[in-house]
Amino acid sequence: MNNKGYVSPETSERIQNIINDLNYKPLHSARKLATRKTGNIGYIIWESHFSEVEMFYSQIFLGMEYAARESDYYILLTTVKDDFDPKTDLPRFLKYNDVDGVVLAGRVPHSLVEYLDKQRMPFVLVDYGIPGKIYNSVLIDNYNGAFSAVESLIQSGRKRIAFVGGTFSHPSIKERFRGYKEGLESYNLISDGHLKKYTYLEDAETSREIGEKGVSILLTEKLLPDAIFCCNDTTALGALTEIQRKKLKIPQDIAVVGFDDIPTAAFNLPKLSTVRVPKLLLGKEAFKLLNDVIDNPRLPAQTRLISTEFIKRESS
Amino acid sequence: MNNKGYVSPETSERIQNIINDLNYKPLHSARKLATRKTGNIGYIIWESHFSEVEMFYSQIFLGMEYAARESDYYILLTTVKDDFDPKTDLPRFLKYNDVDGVVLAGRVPHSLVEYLDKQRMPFVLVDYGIPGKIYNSVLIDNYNGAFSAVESLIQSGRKRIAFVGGTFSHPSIKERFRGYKEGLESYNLISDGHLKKYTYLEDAETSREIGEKGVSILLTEKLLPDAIFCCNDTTALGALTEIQRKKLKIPQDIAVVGFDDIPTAAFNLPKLSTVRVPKLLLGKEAFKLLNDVIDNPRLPAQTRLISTEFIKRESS
DNA sequence: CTGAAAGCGCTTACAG
DNA sequence: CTGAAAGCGCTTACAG
Repeated sequence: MNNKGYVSPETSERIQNIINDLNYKPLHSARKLATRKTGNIGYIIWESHFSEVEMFYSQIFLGMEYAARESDYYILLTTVKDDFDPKTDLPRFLKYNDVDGVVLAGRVPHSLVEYLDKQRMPFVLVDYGIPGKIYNSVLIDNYNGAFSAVESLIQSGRKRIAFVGGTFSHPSIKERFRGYKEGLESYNLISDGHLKKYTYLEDAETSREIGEKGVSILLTEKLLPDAIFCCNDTTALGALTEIQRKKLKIPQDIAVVGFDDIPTAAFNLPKLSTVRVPKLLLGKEAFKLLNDVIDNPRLPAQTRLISTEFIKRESS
Repeated sequence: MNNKGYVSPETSERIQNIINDLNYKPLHSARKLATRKTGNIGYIIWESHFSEVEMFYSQIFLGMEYAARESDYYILLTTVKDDFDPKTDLPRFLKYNDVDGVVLAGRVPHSLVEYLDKQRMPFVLVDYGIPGKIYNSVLIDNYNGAFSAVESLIQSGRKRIAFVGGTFSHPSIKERFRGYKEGLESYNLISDGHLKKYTYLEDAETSREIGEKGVSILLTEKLLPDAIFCCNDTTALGALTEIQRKKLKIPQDIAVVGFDDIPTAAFNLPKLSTVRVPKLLLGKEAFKLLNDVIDNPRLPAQTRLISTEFIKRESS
């Protein structure tokens, strides 16, 4: 049954028939007890992320779940509090050793990551990294995504492209900013003081509010920006709202581009141009990488980069 | 350790100390093998529901997960295809008997429910029911929620209150419609032909599009409605968009009220008045009811009704 | 109240 | 290649 050892074809077939006739299913708990494996994988996200408007992290989960259907793993999804403390807030499946490995998606407490590392629990980070540390991770190609978004704006004639963003300490956001900046540079569209005038950065969690606030500040410039590249769709949606409130036309007066391609992007009025992040694929790759790590724990840490696609809609 | 049988206080304390000293954690797979329980609960939703813009069903999941933390259950989340067939598409945890019970949220394939019933697998339905069948379920008090929403509109002076809705075959939507209708009746605001003129019903899955379409049809009436009660927030957001597109003022010309209180409702422009459904509580109650059923499988099927709260915002 | 035996249903050496 | 034994770490009667 487990395709191990030497069995003659005849015996194999005989047994398979009996299995089918009896509709026999091995009992997982017995198998797990014998193999000392749990057959589970943990999926941990920050509580605020799961309660968010967007389905970003749920989609990553779904990608993992799809991949897990082919192997024999179950995914245990749990959230972790903002003020996580490994001493008291450890997810149950970690406390009771009920998982063979863990996927952490998005911003997660560093103390958790360190705990897993110390326990030698196999894990992979998705869409997050910790500065100065190299862990197994699946990342979005934020730099090229941002670069291509800015490039599209430039090619449609925009000259003064602004940037609005939150959680600037998040590595993904930093990379998007870098793509934005180098995109402008490579087209010589970044004069002295450009970044000072046309950039609104905050370190608070990204939100519509940040988009609204960012735009309202950018619109106090004498020379208004003619395009705004936002660090993600949520922020971009806030930006759109504020631009509309100020009676400016989108995209004629100001174009807006987001990042992520959350479902709302396509339903909004106007429809939001954005950089699509393949969320299901992120989940699938995370699952595959984690499996590789579980099978071979001494593998050196690796990073897999998932590329993005620019989606042009009404807002640009 | 399991608080069973007779143990002298001295022995109990001695053992507890040893447990603490050794940081002993029972191995779940061994326990499960011995007790013949899986320690897992399945959570099944329709694939389209999970990919939706709204977090409705994810929040119900989260409520269950919170409740599960106190007992020793893990929740296994999976989706089921639109054209589900029990012969080929059974979720793995059902196929391999890896759950002690199942929660099904929202609209689910009837063939799945029948399968579970036949297998005598304990299950509870959340926010769904099958006409003519009585199953264990946790339902939203849709009738009173709708009634109170309509009542609030009437009290703010609205006379011609319309209804826009999709998935009319869904029992929850039917109940919301009934609350709407009887609300109007009890204030004598429902003349002959009112429902014919001011009602737009479709049986397609609820969506922004249905809201937009419904409004565009309602606005062809000679006497425009002065309020629209939508079957849920998603539909209401579409309605808002279409009203704005027609250059009518919200709420001055037309008030709009939704149902559910999805996160977007509070962020939209204008902010959407709605009937709040306590999603976490739904999940928690579903978990509790399922536990009762697992402990006592011969319990007659029961329905637990969760009440709602009207939230007045800018759109009414 | 306490302690030891049997059994849950698998997998993994091991003897043949 | 095949078959039987031992063991995974619990729980549940059962003897005392």
